[in-house]
Amino acid sequence: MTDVYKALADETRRLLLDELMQRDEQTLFELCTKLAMNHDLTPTRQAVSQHLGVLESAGLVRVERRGRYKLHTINTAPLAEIAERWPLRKAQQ
Amino acid sequence: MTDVYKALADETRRLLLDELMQRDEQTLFELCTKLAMNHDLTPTRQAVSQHLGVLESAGLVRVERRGRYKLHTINTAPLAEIAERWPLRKAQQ
DNA sequence: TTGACATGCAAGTGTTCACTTGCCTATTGT
DNA sequence: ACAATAGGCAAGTGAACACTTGCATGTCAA
Repeated sequence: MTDVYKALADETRRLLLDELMQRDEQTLFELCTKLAMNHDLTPTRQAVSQHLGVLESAGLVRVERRGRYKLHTINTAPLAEIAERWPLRKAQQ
Repeated sequence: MTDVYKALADETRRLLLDELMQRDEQTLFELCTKLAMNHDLTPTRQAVSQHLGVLESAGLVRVERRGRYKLHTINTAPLAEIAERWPLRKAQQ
């Protein structure tokens, strides 16, 4: 169980969430490709897999196995905790 | 310049933000005391000072020097970026 | 003015973390 | 069946990070 805050601490993981916002149900390989194409990042497949594991452990990504494919879907619900914990105050605007 | 996400990654820093939500313009020593009282944490003064430095660098804490006191105030505005970057989708609710 | 108080700076240490490497398992198509 | 594809496991490495220690600076009150 990773907490949401630690999951967001890494830029690569944030970019993975960005890509999943664009389209749900993407495989590990698709996400690796998009990191390279859209962000000039070329971590190994294992590194990306570990990042997705952290995101899943934090509840930010849901996984569904379909044959030999593992499809990843974003779940932004846990992020609500952040806005609720430190709400915006009018005086600061 | 620390990014907001890294600033939130540490539990002690999150608790400091919690304490600053309760009351603005607190000194380093006040915050040290509250970490001990409310959360059973006893890091050194320097450790807490460094954490406050990270929060300030991320724009989450504003500082005002008043004589020998340094008063810390929370600024939750940077957190809005998170909710905007990965908005909640109806289908997930 | 001098001692107490509030904070700052900087080097050193141990742990956490991202990443790689190497090998293994499972599924699919021909 | 078997080669190709998609993914998994686990140990090892280097860097980033939280934290401490020791000393220095600046402010205030008696």
